Amino acid sequence: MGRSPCCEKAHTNKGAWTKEEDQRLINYIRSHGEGCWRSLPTAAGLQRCGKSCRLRWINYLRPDLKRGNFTEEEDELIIKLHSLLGNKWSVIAGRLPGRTDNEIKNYWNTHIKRKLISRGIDPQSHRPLNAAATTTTASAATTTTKNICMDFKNNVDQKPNIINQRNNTTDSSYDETKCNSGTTEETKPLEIPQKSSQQLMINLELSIGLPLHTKTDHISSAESTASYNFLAAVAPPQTAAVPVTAAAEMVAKAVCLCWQIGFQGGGQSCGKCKTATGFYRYC
DNA sequence: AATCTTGGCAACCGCCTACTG
DNA sequence: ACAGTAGGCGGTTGCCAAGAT
Repeated sequence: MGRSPCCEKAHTNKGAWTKEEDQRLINYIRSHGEGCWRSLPTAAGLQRCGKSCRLRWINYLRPDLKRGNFTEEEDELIIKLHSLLGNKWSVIAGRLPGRTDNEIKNYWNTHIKRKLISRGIDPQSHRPLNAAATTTTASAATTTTKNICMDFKNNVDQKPNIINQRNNTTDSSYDETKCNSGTTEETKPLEIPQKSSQQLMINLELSIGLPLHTKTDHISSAESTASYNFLAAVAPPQTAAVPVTAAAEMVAKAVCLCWQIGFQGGGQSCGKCKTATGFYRYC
C-alpha cells in the first residue's frame, strides 16, 4: 500500500507532453529555478503532477543533457559501474555527464544486457553465464562485493586501463583467479603483468572494504593508486582536473567511499565520513 | 498493402528516505 | 519519538515506429 497521490489526479494531464507544456516548464524553471516541484505545476500553469514535471525536466528538458547514441567508452563505463553498484541508476548517471538515470536504465535493458549475454556474461552478476547460473541464490550485496575485483596492475605512466581478466580481450567479465574472495584484505603481493597497448583503456576496478590500517596508515599505496585510477576514470571533470600528485594525496587521506564510488557529486567527500581529527572513515 | 511482431523510450507507479514540525 | 510530507529512485507499463511476414 503506497502513499496517497502527490497531487489531485482528476485535474492533471497524463501521457506525452505537448510542446506548449514543455515550453511552460522551461520558461518557469528558467526564471525561478528548480525546486518545490509540488507547487511548480500550479505556478507554471501546468495541469501536471509535480513529479511528472520533475521527471520531464530531468529526463528530457534539462539543457545539459547529452543526446544521441552512447559511445563505446560510455558502454564500458556503465558496465563497470553496474558491476560495482548494481541497479543504482542515479549513481551511475552521476558519473556520466549529460546522461540521465532513466536513459541509462533503458539503455541497459535494451542494449547492454544483450551485449553482455552475447559475450557470455550474466548481466546481473557480471559473471560468465554458466558460472552465474550456479550462484544466482547469492544475495545482491554479496554478489556485488564478490564481483569487485581490484586490479592493482597499474601502468607506470598512470594511464587508466580496463584489463581483460579472461582472454586478453576487451571482455570485462569476472575472473576468480585474479580476485580474492569477498573480503577485501589484500595480503598477496601485487602482480604487475605486461599488457598490450590495446588494453590501455579505463581502469574501473575497485575494491571496497574496511581498511586494516591505523589513522596514519590507513590506506596502502596500492589502494591509494588504484583508488586514484578509479577516481581519474570516473570522477567528474572538475575532480579529474586535480593534478596527479595532489589527487593522489587527497585520496590517500580522504577515504570517503561515498565520494570515490560516486555517491557524492562534485568530487566532495560526504561529510559524514570525516572524524574530529580530520581524517576520514568509511561510512 | 495490411497485419503482426519487436524494440526503444517516455512516462507513470509505488516505495523509500530525509526532512520538518 | 512520532507522523506527515516532498523529493527521489527503481521497476514497470504503454505507446509508437520500424521491420518482418
